[in-house]
Amino acid sequence: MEAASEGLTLVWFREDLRVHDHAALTAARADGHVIAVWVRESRDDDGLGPRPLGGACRWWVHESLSVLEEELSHLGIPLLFAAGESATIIPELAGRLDVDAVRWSRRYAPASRSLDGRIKTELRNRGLTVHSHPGALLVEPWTAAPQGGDHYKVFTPFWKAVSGGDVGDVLPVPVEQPRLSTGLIDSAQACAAVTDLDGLGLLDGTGTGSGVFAAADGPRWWQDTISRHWTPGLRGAAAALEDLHAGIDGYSTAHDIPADGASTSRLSPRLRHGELSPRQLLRAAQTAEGITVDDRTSWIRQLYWREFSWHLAYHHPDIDAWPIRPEFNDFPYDDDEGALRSWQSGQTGYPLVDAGMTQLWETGWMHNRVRMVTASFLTKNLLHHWRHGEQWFWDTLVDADEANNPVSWQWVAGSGADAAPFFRVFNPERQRKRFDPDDAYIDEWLSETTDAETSPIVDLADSRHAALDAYDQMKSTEAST
DNA sequence: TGCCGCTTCAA
DNA sequence: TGAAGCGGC
Repeated sequence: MEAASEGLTLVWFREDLRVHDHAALTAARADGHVIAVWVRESRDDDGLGPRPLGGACRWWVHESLSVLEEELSHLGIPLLFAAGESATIIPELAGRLDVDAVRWSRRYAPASRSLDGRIKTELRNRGLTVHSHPGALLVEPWTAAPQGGDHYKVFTPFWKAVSGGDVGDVLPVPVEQPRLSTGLIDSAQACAAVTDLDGLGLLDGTGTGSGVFAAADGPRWWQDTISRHWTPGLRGAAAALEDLHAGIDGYSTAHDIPADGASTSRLSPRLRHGELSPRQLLRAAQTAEGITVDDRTSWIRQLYWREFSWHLAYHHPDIDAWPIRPEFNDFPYDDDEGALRSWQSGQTGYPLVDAGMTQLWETGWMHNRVRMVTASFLTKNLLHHWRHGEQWFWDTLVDADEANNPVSWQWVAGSGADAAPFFRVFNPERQRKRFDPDDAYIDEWLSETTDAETSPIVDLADSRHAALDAYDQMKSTEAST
Protein backbone atom coordinates (compact mmCIF):
# COMPACT_ATOMS: atom_id res chain seq x y z
CA MET A 1 0.00 0.00 0.00
CA GLU A 2 1.21 3.48 -0.89
CA ALA A 3 2.26 5.77 1.91
CA ALA A 4 -0.03 8.77 2.36
CA SER A 5 1.58 11.97 1.12
CA GLU A 6 0.50 15.53 1.80
CA GLY A 7 -1.55 15.69 -1.39
CA LEU A 8 -4.95 17.43 -1.38
CA THR A 9 -7.77 16.05 -3.51
CA LEU A 10 -11.13 17.56 -4.37
CA VAL A 11 -13.78 14.81 -4.42
CA TRP A 12 -16.81 15.86 -6.44
CA PHE A 13 -19.91 14.08 -5.09
CA ARG A 14 -22.84 13.69 -7.47
CA GLU A 15 -25.15 10.67 -7.33
CA ASP A 16 -23.01 8.84 -4.78
CA LEU A 17 -24.09 10.27 -1.42
CA ARG A 18 -22.20 7.78 0.77
CA VAL A 19 -18.81 7.41 2.42
CA HIS A 20 -18.46 3.60 2.20
CA ASP A 21 -17.72 1.62 -0.98
CA HIS A 22 -16.69 4.88 -2.62
CA ALA A 23 -13.68 4.33 -4.88
CA ALA A 24 -13.01 8.02 -5.53
CA LEU A 25 -13.05 8.89 -1.83
CA THR A 26 -10.93 5.86 -0.94
CA ALA A 27 -8.31 6.69 -3.58
CA ALA A 28 -8.28 10.35 -2.55
CA ARG A 29 -7.71 9.45 1.10
CA ALA A 30 -4.89 7.09 0.13
CA ASP A 31 -3.21 10.06 -1.56
CA GLY A 32 -3.56 12.41 1.40
CA HIS A 33 -6.29 14.85 2.42
CA VAL A 34 -9.72 15.41 0.98
CA ILE A 35 -12.12 18.27 0.52
CA ALA A 36 -15.56 17.46 -0.90
CA VAL A 37 -18.06 19.38 -3.00
CA TRP A 38 -21.60 18.87 -4.30
CA VAL A 39 -22.91 21.09 -7.08
CA ARG A 40 -26.50 21.84 -7.97
CA GLU A 41 -25.86 21.81 -11.69
CA SER A 42 -27.68 23.75 -14.33
CA ARG A 43 -27.31 22.61 -17.93
CA ASP A 44 -24.94 24.65 -20.07
CA ASP A 45 -25.73 26.26 -23.45
CA ASP A 46 -24.96 23.01 -25.25
CA GLY A 47 -27.49 21.14 -23.11
CA LEU A 48 -24.74 19.16 -21.41
CA GLY A 49 -25.03 17.95 -17.86
CA PRO A 50 -27.53 15.94 -15.83
CA ARG A 51 -31.27 16.24 -16.27
CA PRO A 52 -32.56 18.83 -13.77
CA LEU A 53 -33.82 17.04 -10.65
CA GLY A 54 -37.56 16.57 -10.21
CA GLY A 55 -39.32 17.89 -7.11
CA ALA A 56 -39.31 14.67 -5.06
CA CYS A 57 -35.63 14.03 -5.78
CA ARG A 58 -34.76 17.60 -4.87
CA TRP A 59 -36.31 17.03 -1.46
CA TRP A 60 -34.49 13.69 -1.07
CA VAL A 61 -31.14 15.11 -2.14
CA HIS A 62 -31.48 18.07 0.24
CA GLU A 63 -32.08 15.74 3.17
CA SER A 64 -29.45 13.22 2.13
CA LEU A 65 -26.83 15.94 1.66
CA SER A 66 -27.36 17.21 5.17
CA VAL A 67 -26.63 13.70 6.46
CA LEU A 68 -23.64 13.31 4.14
CA GLU A 69 -22.23 16.61 5.41
CA GLU A 70 -22.36 15.19 8.94
CA GLU A 71 -20.81 11.86 7.95
CA LEU A 72 -17.96 13.55 6.12
CA SER A 73 -17.45 15.88 9.03
CA HIS A 74 -16.88 12.86 11.30
CA LEU A 75 -14.06 11.96 8.92
CA GLY A 76 -12.63 15.48 9.10
CA ILE A 77 -13.70 16.18 5.52
CA PRO A 78 -15.48 19.48 4.78
CA LEU A 79 -18.35 19.37 2.25
CA LEU A 80 -18.80 22.49 0.13
CA PHE A 81 -22.01 23.35 -1.75
CA ALA A 82 -22.24 25.31 -4.97
CA ALA A 83 -24.87 26.11 -7.57
CA GLY A 84 -24.37 26.81 -11.26
CA GLU A 85 -22.46 25.32 -14.18
CA SER A 86 -20.05 22.66 -12.98
CA ALA A 87 -17.76 23.28 -15.97
CA THR A 88 -17.01 26.66 -14.44
CA ILE A 89 -17.30 25.81 -10.75
CA ILE A 90 -15.12 22.69 -10.49
CA PRO A 91 -12.01 24.18 -12.19
CA GLU A 92 -12.40 27.44 -10.26
CA LEU A 93 -12.70 25.61 -6.94
CA ALA A 94 -9.76 23.36 -7.79
CA GLY A 95 -7.72 26.50 -8.47
CA ARG A 96 -8.73 28.40 -5.34
CA LEU A 97 -8.14 25.36 -3.13
CA ASP A 98 -4.87 24.63 -4.92
CA VAL A 99 -5.63 20.88 -4.99
CA ASP A 100 -3.36 18.35 -6.69
CA ALA A 101 -6.13 16.13 -7.95
CA VAL A 102 -9.86 15.89 -8.62
CA ARG A 103 -11.81 12.63 -8.39
CA TRP A 104 -15.42 11.61 -8.87
CA SER A 105 -17.65 8.59 -9.46
CA ARG A 106 -18.62 8.08 -13.07
CA ARG A 107 -22.07 8.82 -14.35
CA TYR A 108 -23.44 7.27 -17.50
CA ALA A 109 -26.07 9.46 -19.15
CA PRO A 110 -24.54 10.69 -22.44
CA ALA A 111 -25.14 14.39 -21.72
CA SER A 112 -23.43 14.06 -18.35
CA ARG A 113 -20.53 12.04 -19.73
CA SER A 114 -19.82 14.69 -22.35
CA LEU A 115 -19.74 17.37 -19.68
CA ASP A 116 -17.49 15.30 -17.41
CA GLY A 117 -15.12 14.68 -20.32
CA ARG A 118 -14.95 18.39 -21.00
CA ILE A 119 -14.21 19.17 -17.34
CA LYS A 120 -11.60 16.44 -17.18
CA THR A 121 -9.76 17.93 -20.18
CA GLU A 122 -9.91 21.42 -18.70
CA LEU A 123 -8.47 20.25 -15.37
CA ARG A 124 -5.70 18.24 -17.03
CA ASN A 125 -4.76 21.26 -19.13
CA ARG A 126 -4.19 23.05 -15.85
CA GLY A 127 -1.81 20.31 -14.78
CA LEU A 128 -4.09 18.52 -12.32
CA THR A 129 -4.49 14.79 -11.86
CA VAL A 130 -8.07 13.73 -12.65
CA HIS A 131 -9.68 10.33 -12.16
CA SER A 132 -13.22 9.10 -12.60
CA HIS A 133 -14.12 5.90 -10.74
CA PRO A 134 -16.76 3.22 -11.24
CA GLY A 135 -19.28 2.63 -8.46
CA ALA A 136 -22.78 3.45 -9.67
CA LEU A 137 -23.03 0.27 -11.79
CA LEU A 138 -21.92 -3.35 -11.57
CA VAL A 139 -21.22 -3.44 -15.30
CA GLU A 140 -19.61 -0.61 -17.26
CA PRO A 141 -21.92 -0.19 -20.28
CA TRP A 142 -19.10 -0.29 -22.83
CA THR A 143 -17.80 -3.63 -21.59
CA ALA A 144 -20.79 -5.73 -22.63
CA ALA A 145 -21.86 -6.30 -26.23
CA PRO A 146 -23.28 -9.26 -28.15
CA GLN A 147 -21.37 -10.95 -30.99
CA GLY A 148 -21.56 -8.62 -33.98
CA GLY A 149 -23.60 -5.92 -32.22
CA ASP A 150 -22.76 -2.65 -30.49
CA HIS A 151 -24.95 -3.21 -27.42
CA TYR A 152 -27.54 -5.55 -25.96
CA LYS A 153 -31.15 -4.77 -26.84
CA VAL A 154 -32.83 -7.62 -24.98
CA PHE A 155 -32.60 -8.19 -21.24
CA THR A 156 -32.15 -11.96 -21.05
CA PRO A 157 -29.00 -12.22 -23.21
CA PHE A 158 -27.60 -9.19 -21.33
CA TRP A 159 -28.32 -10.85 -17.99
CA LYS A 160 -26.76 -14.14 -19.09
CA ALA A 161 -23.67 -12.38 -20.38
CA VAL A 162 -22.94 -10.06 -17.44
CA SER A 163 -24.25 -11.70 -14.28
CA GLY A 164 -21.85 -13.92 -12.40
CA GLY A 165 -18.84 -11.71 -13.10
CA ASP A 166 -16.53 -10.63 -10.27
CA VAL A 167 -17.57 -7.22 -8.96
CA GLY A 168 -14.83 -6.91 -6.33
CA ASP A 169 -15.09 -6.23 -2.61
CA VAL A 170 -17.08 -3.55 -0.83
CA LEU A 171 -14.71 -0.75 0.24
CA PRO A 172 -14.69 0.35 3.90
CA VAL A 173 -15.24 3.90 5.15
CA PRO A 174 -11.90 5.75 4.94
CA VAL A 175 -10.08 6.68 8.13
CA GLU A 176 -10.49 10.12 9.69
CA GLN A 177 -8.17 12.89 8.55
CA PRO A 178 -6.84 15.85 10.58
CA ARG A 179 -8.91 19.05 10.37
CA LEU A 180 -8.00 21.19 7.39
CA SER A 181 -7.10 24.84 7.97
CA THR A 182 -10.03 27.24 8.06
CA GLY A 183 -8.16 29.46 5.63
CA LEU A 184 -8.66 26.81 3.01
CA ILE A 185 -12.43 26.87 3.44
CA ASP A 186 -12.40 30.67 3.38
CA SER A 187 -10.63 30.65 0.04
CA ALA A 188 -13.27 28.29 -1.36
CA GLN A 189 -16.04 30.52 -0.12
CA ALA A 190 -14.58 33.40 -2.10
CA CYS A 191 -15.97 31.54 -5.11
CA ALA A 192 -19.28 33.24 -5.93
CA ALA A 193 -21.10 29.98 -6.67
CA VAL A 194 -20.33 28.54 -3.25
CA THR A 195 -23.24 28.65 -0.81
CA ASP A 196 -24.65 26.58 2.03
CA LEU A 197 -27.12 23.70 1.81
CA ASP A 198 -30.20 25.91 2.09
CA GLY A 199 -28.68 28.28 -0.43
CA LEU A 200 -28.95 25.55 -3.07
CA GLY A 201 -32.70 26.16 -3.12
CA LEU A 202 -33.52 22.48 -3.42
CA LEU A 203 -36.69 22.90 -1.37
CA ASP A 204 -38.04 25.90 -3.31
CA GLY A 205 -41.26 25.19 -5.20
CA THR A 206 -42.71 21.76 -5.81
CA GLY A 207 -41.37 20.82 -9.21
CA THR A 208 -42.31 21.31 -12.83
CA GLY A 209 -45.55 19.40 -13.10
CA SER A 210 -46.92 19.51 -9.62
CA GLY A 211 -48.95 22.67 -10.11
CA VAL A 212 -51.91 20.33 -10.35
CA PHE A 213 -51.89 20.00 -6.59
CA ALA A 214 -50.03 23.13 -5.57
CA ALA A 215 -53.11 25.32 -5.86
CA ALA A 216 -55.13 23.23 -3.43
CA ASP A 217 -52.49 22.24 -0.96
CA GLY A 218 -49.78 24.86 -1.01
CA PRO A 219 -46.20 24.29 -2.07
CA ARG A 220 -44.80 23.01 1.22
CA TRP A 221 -47.49 20.44 1.81
CA TRP A 222 -46.10 17.98 -0.68
CA GLN A 223 -42.63 17.74 0.84
CA ASP A 224 -44.04 17.55 4.33
CA THR A 225 -46.21 14.61 3.29
CA ILE A 226 -43.47 12.69 1.51
CA SER A 227 -41.09 13.23 4.40
CA ARG A 228 -43.36 11.23 6.71
CA HIS A 229 -42.52 8.10 4.74
CA TRP A 230 -38.75 8.23 4.40
CA THR A 231 -35.51 8.85 6.24
CA PRO A 232 -32.96 9.83 3.60
CA GLY A 233 -29.28 9.42 4.37
CA LEU A 234 -27.10 7.05 6.39
CA ARG A 235 -29.42 5.89 9.18
CA GLY A 236 -32.31 5.27 6.82
CA ALA A 237 -30.08 3.48 4.35
CA ALA A 238 -28.61 1.28 7.07
CA ALA A 239 -32.10 0.39 8.30
CA ALA A 240 -33.21 -0.43 4.75
CA LEU A 241 -30.21 -2.68 4.37
CA GLU A 242 -31.05 -4.49 7.60
CA ASP A 243 -34.49 -5.26 6.20
CA LEU A 244 -32.91 -6.75 3.10
CA HIS A 245 -33.25 -10.35 4.26
CA ALA A 246 -37.00 -9.97 4.81
CA GLY A 247 -37.24 -8.29 1.42
CA ILE A 248 -35.55 -11.15 -0.42
CA ASP A 249 -37.29 -13.94 1.50
CA GLY A 250 -40.38 -14.83 -0.52
CA TYR A 251 -39.56 -12.19 -3.15
CA SER A 252 -40.17 -14.40 -6.17
CA THR A 253 -43.86 -14.78 -5.29
CA ALA A 254 -44.58 -11.74 -3.09
CA HIS A 255 -43.07 -8.99 -5.21
CA ASP A 256 -46.23 -8.67 -7.30
CA ILE A 257 -48.43 -7.87 -4.31
CA PRO A 258 -48.69 -4.08 -3.92
CA ALA A 259 -50.24 -3.99 -0.44
CA ASP A 260 -47.92 -2.76 2.29
CA GLY A 261 -45.69 -5.45 3.77
CA ALA A 262 -42.22 -6.82 3.42
CA SER A 263 -42.84 -7.76 -0.22
CA THR A 264 -40.47 -5.15 -1.63
CA SER A 265 -37.30 -3.76 -0.14
CA ARG A 266 -37.87 -0.06 -1.06
CA LEU A 267 -34.19 0.31 -1.77
CA SER A 268 -34.71 2.16 -5.06
CA PRO A 269 -34.12 5.70 -3.73
CA ARG A 270 -31.00 4.48 -1.91
CA LEU A 271 -29.59 3.21 -5.19
CA ARG A 272 -30.78 6.27 -7.10
CA HIS A 273 -28.89 8.65 -4.84
CA GLY A 274 -26.00 6.34 -4.14
CA GLU A 275 -26.63 5.98 -0.41
CA LEU A 276 -26.12 2.27 -1.01
CA SER A 277 -24.01 0.84 -3.83
CA PRO A 278 -25.20 -1.89 -6.19
CA ARG A 279 -22.11 -3.89 -5.30
CA GLN A 280 -23.00 -3.75 -1.63
CA LEU A 281 -26.55 -4.91 -2.37
CA LEU A 282 -25.36 -7.70 -4.65
CA ARG A 283 -22.95 -8.94 -2.01
CA ALA A 284 -25.64 -8.78 0.67
CA ALA A 285 -28.10 -10.69 -1.51
CA GLN A 286 -25.51 -13.32 -2.42
CA THR A 287 -24.59 -13.98 1.19
CA ALA A 288 -28.05 -13.77 2.83
CA GLU A 289 -28.77 -17.05 4.60
CA GLY A 290 -31.89 -19.20 4.52
CA ILE A 291 -33.06 -17.85 1.15
CA THR A 292 -34.35 -20.09 -1.65
CA VAL A 293 -32.55 -20.12 -4.98
CA ASP A 294 -35.66 -18.71 -6.68
CA ASP A 295 -35.97 -15.78 -4.27
CA ARG A 296 -32.30 -14.92 -4.41
CA THR A 297 -32.13 -15.13 -8.19
CA SER A 298 -35.25 -13.10 -8.92
CA TRP A 299 -34.15 -10.39 -6.47
CA ILE A 300 -30.67 -10.13 -7.99
CA ARG A 301 -32.31 -10.11 -11.42
CA GLN A 302 -34.01 -6.85 -10.46
CA LEU A 303 -30.61 -5.31 -9.69
CA TYR A 304 -29.59 -6.22 -13.20
CA TRP A 305 -32.73 -4.66 -14.72
CA ARG A 306 -31.33 -1.41 -13.37
CA GLU A 307 -27.99 -2.24 -15.02
CA PHE A 308 -29.78 -2.97 -18.29
CA SER A 309 -31.63 0.36 -18.16
CA TRP A 310 -28.34 2.19 -17.80
CA HIS A 311 -26.87 0.07 -20.58
CA LEU A 312 -29.67 1.31 -22.88
CA ALA A 313 -29.50 4.90 -21.62
CA TYR A 314 -25.75 4.98 -22.23
CA HIS A 315 -26.28 3.90 -25.84
CA HIS A 316 -29.36 6.06 -26.50
CA PRO A 317 -28.91 9.80 -25.98
CA ASP A 318 -32.26 11.56 -25.37
CA ILE A 319 -33.89 8.35 -24.20
CA ASP A 320 -36.33 10.51 -22.21
CA ALA A 321 -37.52 12.30 -25.35
CA TRP A 322 -37.32 9.94 -28.34
CA PRO A 323 -38.65 6.41 -28.82
CA ILE A 324 -36.04 3.70 -29.28
CA ARG A 325 -38.24 2.25 -32.02
CA PRO A 326 -38.55 5.22 -34.39
CA GLU A 327 -41.88 4.12 -35.92
CA PHE A 328 -43.46 5.30 -32.65
CA ASN A 329 -42.77 8.86 -33.78
CA ASP A 330 -45.85 8.33 -35.99
CA PHE A 331 -48.08 6.99 -33.22
CA PRO A 332 -51.34 9.01 -33.16
CA TYR A 333 -51.49 9.96 -29.48
CA ASP A 334 -54.52 11.85 -28.22
CA ASP A 335 -52.91 13.89 -25.41
CA ASP A 336 -56.11 15.20 -23.84
CA GLU A 337 -55.11 17.62 -21.08
CA GLY A 338 -58.07 16.81 -18.84
CA ALA A 339 -57.38 13.08 -19.02
CA LEU A 340 -53.78 13.71 -18.00
CA ARG A 341 -54.92 15.75 -14.99
CA SER A 342 -57.35 13.01 -13.94
CA TRP A 343 -54.55 10.45 -14.13
CA GLN A 344 -52.06 12.63 -12.24
CA SER A 345 -54.51 13.37 -9.46
CA GLY A 346 -55.77 9.79 -9.11
CA GLN A 347 -59.29 10.44 -10.37
CA THR A 348 -59.69 8.01 -13.25
CA GLY A 349 -62.42 6.01 -11.55
CA TYR A 350 -60.34 2.83 -11.65
CA PRO A 351 -59.36 2.04 -8.04
CA LEU A 352 -56.02 0.36 -8.70
CA VAL A 353 -54.88 3.24 -10.92
CA ASP A 354 -56.15 5.88 -8.49
CA ALA A 355 -54.64 4.13 -5.48
CA GLY A 356 -51.28 3.94 -7.26
CA MET A 357 -51.29 7.60 -8.27
CA THR A 358 -52.29 8.55 -4.72
CA GLN A 359 -49.51 6.45 -3.23
CA LEU A 360 -47.09 8.21 -5.59
CA TRP A 361 -48.29 11.66 -4.60
CA GLU A 362 -48.37 10.90 -0.88
CA THR A 363 -45.08 9.02 -0.58
CA GLY A 364 -42.95 9.75 -3.67
CA TRP A 365 -42.94 6.04 -4.49
CA MET A 366 -45.21 3.46 -6.15
CA HIS A 367 -45.14 -0.34 -6.17
CA ASN A 368 -43.63 -1.63 -9.40
CA ARG A 369 -46.62 -3.66 -10.55
CA VAL A 370 -48.86 -0.64 -10.08
CA ARG A 371 -46.36 1.49 -12.01
CA MET A 372 -46.90 -0.84 -14.96
CA VAL A 373 -50.68 -0.70 -14.62
CA THR A 374 -50.85 3.10 -14.30
CA ALA A 375 -48.40 3.55 -17.18
CA SER A 376 -50.38 1.19 -19.40
CA PHE A 377 -53.55 3.06 -18.51
CA LEU A 378 -52.09 6.46 -19.46
CA THR A 379 -50.42 5.36 -22.69
CA LYS A 380 -53.08 2.94 -23.94
CA ASN A 381 -56.48 3.58 -22.37
CA LEU A 382 -55.96 7.36 -22.37
CA LEU A 383 -53.71 7.37 -25.47
CA HIS A 384 -51.27 9.83 -23.94
CA HIS A 385 -47.65 10.08 -25.06
CA TRP A 386 -45.46 8.13 -22.60
CA ARG A 387 -43.30 11.24 -22.25
CA HIS A 388 -46.04 13.01 -20.26
CA GLY A 389 -46.25 10.16 -17.80
CA GLU A 390 -42.47 9.91 -17.66
CA GLN A 391 -42.25 13.60 -16.78
CA TRP A 392 -44.84 13.26 -14.02
CA PHE A 393 -42.97 10.30 -12.53
CA TRP A 394 -39.70 12.21 -12.92
CA ASP A 395 -41.13 15.01 -10.83
CA THR A 396 -42.86 12.92 -8.16
CA LEU A 397 -40.73 9.78 -7.60
CA VAL A 398 -37.96 9.90 -5.01
CA ASP A 399 -36.20 7.17 -7.02
CA ALA A 400 -36.56 8.66 -10.52
CA ASP A 401 -33.32 8.19 -12.42
CA GLU A 402 -32.31 9.13 -15.94
CA ALA A 403 -32.28 5.51 -17.11
CA ASN A 404 -34.88 3.44 -15.26
CA ASN A 405 -37.70 5.94 -15.59
CA PRO A 406 -37.67 6.55 -19.36
CA VAL A 407 -36.68 2.96 -20.18
CA SER A 408 -39.56 1.57 -18.12
CA TRP A 409 -42.05 3.96 -19.70
CA GLN A 410 -40.85 3.01 -23.16
CA TRP A 411 -41.14 -0.64 -22.17
CA VAL A 412 -44.81 -0.24 -21.23
CA ALA A 413 -45.61 2.05 -24.17
CA GLY A 414 -44.20 -0.49 -26.61
CA SER A 415 -41.57 1.85 -28.06
CA GLY A 416 -38.60 0.29 -26.25
CA ALA A 417 -36.13 -2.11 -27.85
CA ASP A 418 -37.18 -5.07 -25.70
CA ALA A 419 -40.64 -3.67 -25.05
CA ALA A 420 -43.86 -5.45 -24.28
CA PRO A 421 -45.81 -5.95 -27.51
CA PHE A 422 -48.18 -3.02 -27.88
CA PHE A 423 -51.27 -5.20 -27.70
CA ARG A 424 -50.47 -6.19 -24.12
CA VAL A 425 -52.92 -3.79 -22.54
CA PHE A 426 -53.26 -4.16 -18.79
CA ASN A 427 -56.83 -4.30 -17.55
CA PRO A 428 -56.75 -2.42 -14.21
CA GLU A 429 -59.83 -4.27 -12.92
CA ARG A 430 -58.39 -7.65 -13.74
CA GLN A 431 -54.99 -6.72 -12.29
CA ARG A 432 -56.74 -5.56 -9.15
CA LYS A 433 -58.51 -8.92 -8.77
CA ARG A 434 -55.29 -10.83 -9.32
CA PHE A 435 -52.90 -8.84 -7.15
CA ASP A 436 -55.11 -7.08 -4.61
CA PRO A 437 -58.04 -9.49 -4.19
CA ASP A 438 -58.87 -8.33 -0.64
CA ASP A 439 -58.63 -4.60 -1.46
CA ALA A 440 -55.78 -4.23 1.04
CA TYR A 441 -53.85 -1.86 -1.26
CA ILE A 442 -56.94 0.01 -2.44
CA ASP A 443 -58.11 0.63 1.11
CA GLU A 444 -54.67 1.84 2.09
CA TRP A 445 -54.74 4.71 -0.42
CA LEU A 446 -58.34 5.46 -1.30
CA SER A 447 -61.06 6.62 1.01
CA GLU A 448 -64.40 4.91 0.36
CA THR A 449 -66.03 8.20 -0.59
CA THR A 450 -63.50 9.17 -3.25
CA ASP A 451 -63.64 5.66 -4.53
CA ALA A 452 -67.40 5.62 -4.86
CA GLU A 453 -67.81 9.19 -6.13
CA THR A 454 -65.48 8.88 -9.10
CA SER A 455 -67.01 7.32 -12.16
CA PRO A 456 -64.67 5.83 -14.77
CA ILE A 457 -63.35 8.41 -17.27
CA VAL A 458 -63.12 5.84 -20.06
CA ASP A 459 -64.65 2.49 -20.90
CA LEU A 460 -61.97 -0.21 -20.72
CA ALA A 461 -63.11 -2.22 -23.73
CA ASP A 462 -63.70 0.83 -25.96
CA SER A 463 -60.42 2.52 -25.07
CA ARG A 464 -58.51 -0.71 -25.53
CA HIS A 465 -59.94 -1.05 -29.04
CA ALA A 466 -59.10 2.59 -29.77
CA ALA A 467 -55.50 1.92 -28.71
CA LEU A 468 -55.24 -1.13 -30.96
CA ASP A 469 -56.70 0.94 -33.83
CA ALA A 470 -54.14 3.69 -33.22
CA TYR A 471 -51.41 1.07 -33.28
CA ASP A 472 -52.70 -0.25 -36.64
CA GLN A 473 -52.76 3.31 -37.93
CA MET A 474 -49.11 3.77 -36.92
CA LYS A 475 -48.15 0.54 -38.68
CA SER A 476 -49.95 1.53 -41.88
CA THR A 477 -48.20 4.92 -41.79
CA GLU A 478 -44.96 3.00 -41.42
CA ALA A 479 -45.81 0.68 -44.34
CA SER A 480 -46.68 3.55 -46.69
CA THR A 481 -43.49 5.53 -46.12
C1' DT B 1 -44.00 -8.81 -16.47
C1' DG B 2 -51.91 -9.59 -21.04
C1' DC B 3 -56.55 -9.60 -22.63
C1' DC B 4 -60.33 -11.24 -25.18
C1' DG B 5 -63.16 -14.21 -27.65
C1' DC B 6 -63.87 -18.50 -29.37
C1' DT B 7 -64.09 -23.51 -28.88
C1' DT B 8 -64.52 -27.68 -26.40
C1' DC B 9 -66.29 -30.45 -22.97
C1' DA B 10 -68.05 -31.94 -18.56
C1' DA B 11 -71.78 -31.32 -15.61
C1' DT C 1 -73.40 -22.98 -17.58
C1' DG C 2 -68.80 -22.30 -16.86
C1' DA C 3 -63.96 -23.86 -16.55
C1' DA C 4 -60.00 -24.51 -19.34
C1' DG C 5 -57.26 -24.24 -23.50
C1' DC C 6 -56.09 -21.99 -27.66
C1' DG C 7 -54.93 -18.25 -31.19
C1' DG C 8 -55.14 -13.39 -32.60
C1' DC C 9 -54.42 -8.81 -31.42
